[in-house]
Amino acid sequence: MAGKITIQDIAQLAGVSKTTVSRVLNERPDVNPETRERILQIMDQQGFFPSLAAAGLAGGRSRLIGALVSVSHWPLIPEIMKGITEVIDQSPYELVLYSVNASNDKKDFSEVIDRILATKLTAGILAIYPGQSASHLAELCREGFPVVMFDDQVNPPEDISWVGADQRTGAYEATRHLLQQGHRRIAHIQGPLKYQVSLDRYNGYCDALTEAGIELDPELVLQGDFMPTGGKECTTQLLTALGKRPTAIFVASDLMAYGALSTITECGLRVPDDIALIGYDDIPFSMHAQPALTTVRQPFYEMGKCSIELLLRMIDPPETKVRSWNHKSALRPQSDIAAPVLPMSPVHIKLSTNLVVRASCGAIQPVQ
Amino acid sequence: MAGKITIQDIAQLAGVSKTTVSRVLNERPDVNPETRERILQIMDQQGFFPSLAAAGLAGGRSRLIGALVSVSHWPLIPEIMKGITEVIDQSPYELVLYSVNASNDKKDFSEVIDRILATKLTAGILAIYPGQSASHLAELCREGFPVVMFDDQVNPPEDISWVGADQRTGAYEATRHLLQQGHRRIAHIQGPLKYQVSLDRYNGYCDALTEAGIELDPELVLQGDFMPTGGKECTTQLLTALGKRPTAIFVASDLMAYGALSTITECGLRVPDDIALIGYDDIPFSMHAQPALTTVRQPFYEMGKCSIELLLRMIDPPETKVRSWNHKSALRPQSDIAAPVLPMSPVHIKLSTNLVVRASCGAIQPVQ
DNA sequence: CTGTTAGCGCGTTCAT
DNA sequence: ATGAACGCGCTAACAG
Repeated sequence: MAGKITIQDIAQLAGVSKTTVSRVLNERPDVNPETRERILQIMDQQGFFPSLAAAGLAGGRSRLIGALVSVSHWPLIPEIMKGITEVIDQSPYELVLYSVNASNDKKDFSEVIDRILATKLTAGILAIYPGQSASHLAELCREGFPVVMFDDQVNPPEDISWVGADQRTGAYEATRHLLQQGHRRIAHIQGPLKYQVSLDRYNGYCDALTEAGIELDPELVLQGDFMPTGGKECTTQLLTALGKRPTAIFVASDLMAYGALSTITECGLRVPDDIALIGYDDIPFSMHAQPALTTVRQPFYEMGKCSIELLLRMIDPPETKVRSWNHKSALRPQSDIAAPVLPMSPVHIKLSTNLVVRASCGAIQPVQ
Repeated sequence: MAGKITIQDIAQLAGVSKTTVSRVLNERPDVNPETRERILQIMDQQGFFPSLAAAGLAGGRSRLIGALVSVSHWPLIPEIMKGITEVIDQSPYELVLYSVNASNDKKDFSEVIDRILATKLTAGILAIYPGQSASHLAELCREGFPVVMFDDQVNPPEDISWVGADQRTGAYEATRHLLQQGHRRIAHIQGPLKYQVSLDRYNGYCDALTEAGIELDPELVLQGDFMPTGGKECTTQLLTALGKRPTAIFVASDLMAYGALSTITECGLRVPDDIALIGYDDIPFSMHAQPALTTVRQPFYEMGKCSIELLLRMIDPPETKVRSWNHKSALRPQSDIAAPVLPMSPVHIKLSTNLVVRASCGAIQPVQ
């Protein structure tokens, strides 16, 4: 409810100097317990919160985390955000949202990144599906700026931390499931090949085929765009291929699977009876599709949580927790180019996906 | 690319004082055009951006906008955000995202609001579906703090600005459409009655019925929770009601409509042949449902855009644009309680919805 | 038109 | 264990 009380005010009410108040604010151990209590009480009795802006300025750090999201991935964002905000809520940090237009994929992202850096607003960056900008981010990373990629770029700069999901295994399991249902002609609709995930999923598909001793039929592999429209187009192509229609399709995204579903239905065919379908992502809606979509679940919520936790750890290394203040001083004393403080070597976390079997793959009778 | 250059640096390179640099930064008219050009050039040649934190601190204002979103509305958020971020991108402001757990509906929201206020981090608040916290927000508003509600609370505090959609008309049109298809027994699955939108939509439904001279059958109106599960439950109830099954259902949210759809299908009935269905919202997925869902489109993107534009205008009144700097000074000179600067009377904007006719209502043959 | 002088609210040295 | 003084990067008064 309160408005704009400052450290100063608290200091007066408590009959101490602002320095002392500042100390309890920063949880310094060297404050008289009684004084601390008194100050603490006055603080929340007055509803006092320190100004993030001023604290950041003075302390040379910031309590803001920048989250970069490209609009083209919006359908996946809610779940991710849920994980992220949950962690942020428990921390002293706030989230600044930077949205990037997918249009000029490369340029836009970098531009925003530069701006973020230059305004020195945020203490770190969480880049959600940065795509082509990965290399730009890696550079930052090398300069010691905390960055975590939410993605699956397995080959790019190894010196950047990321959290992703095990795409290849996920795709493998999906395909194998289809194989186990007796399917032999299994098509695959890929995502754009410029994304590593598309490759990974394709490889998983191949793995399963190989394992089953089935030769890859190039005609059954089409490249889509991760969007419903692409799914429709590829499916149409698949269905009109004379004579040798697939009996199952492993689609590299739920969104494309929706497109496939409608195309199949419009052609008078039925899922899963005529064609079995498995998607990828398990976005919230997929369980409500008709028929419910079997899909590979990416643990978005967990990934979000994990990535932000990692970033927070990079920014505030846990440091042995005990009497650490004495050494904390000197924040880049007078060096011109910031001395890389990078306290952790890059961390790569790959969470596992798992197959969610529903009606669209034919393994389940539409019960319940 | 650059790192941490300051106004100071620019000033030196340009051979002027920081004050002058600051002036061009703030687009003051009183700077020598040549000097301005030179400085401008040096600035972006050095990739300089002023520190938001410092600028905010010094100027007594902030370049951050707080966006409050409750997690229970995530499915609708992406579209809204798209509109919001697009506007933000074109402005000197950044977006701080505050996520609120829906659990303690009331308490959580207010808590966050207080914190936002206290940290003085943001220049204004955009509250997306604040629900029960509306009154708390109104209070802020009265104190002169810029607030805009993204919502449809028609009855609550009139002194708070909001942008919403014309729910009643939307519902009316949907119901009328069903009526025009010849349906007489039209059920309605409502949202929770604690929300104004639920009432509005219900009223629209009644309007259409009344207009058609049909008496309202209370048994055909059920209260859901806006979620798929609620849709399923209500639909089940509707279908098992002996003897007098409705031939059409107007569902107050797409999410609930998905639940209805699956329940109907599971009962061996078909949409739209046995039961016609119309949803509400037109969330991105609805066009890909099977059958494609007829629904009332809420212009989320436009509403997002509109609401943030309104907020920005409240924060920076357009002021006649010409030579306004002279008077801009004195930001609450020495008053203790901030003198309400509130430059605009509350604005209420209601955008219109529109019926998107697809397959689920039976008006269109599954062509294309 | 431009430079000079003060702070904004806080963290962080030094002292004590 | 505590206080005084200085500065973070910038804007805002005041003089020239």
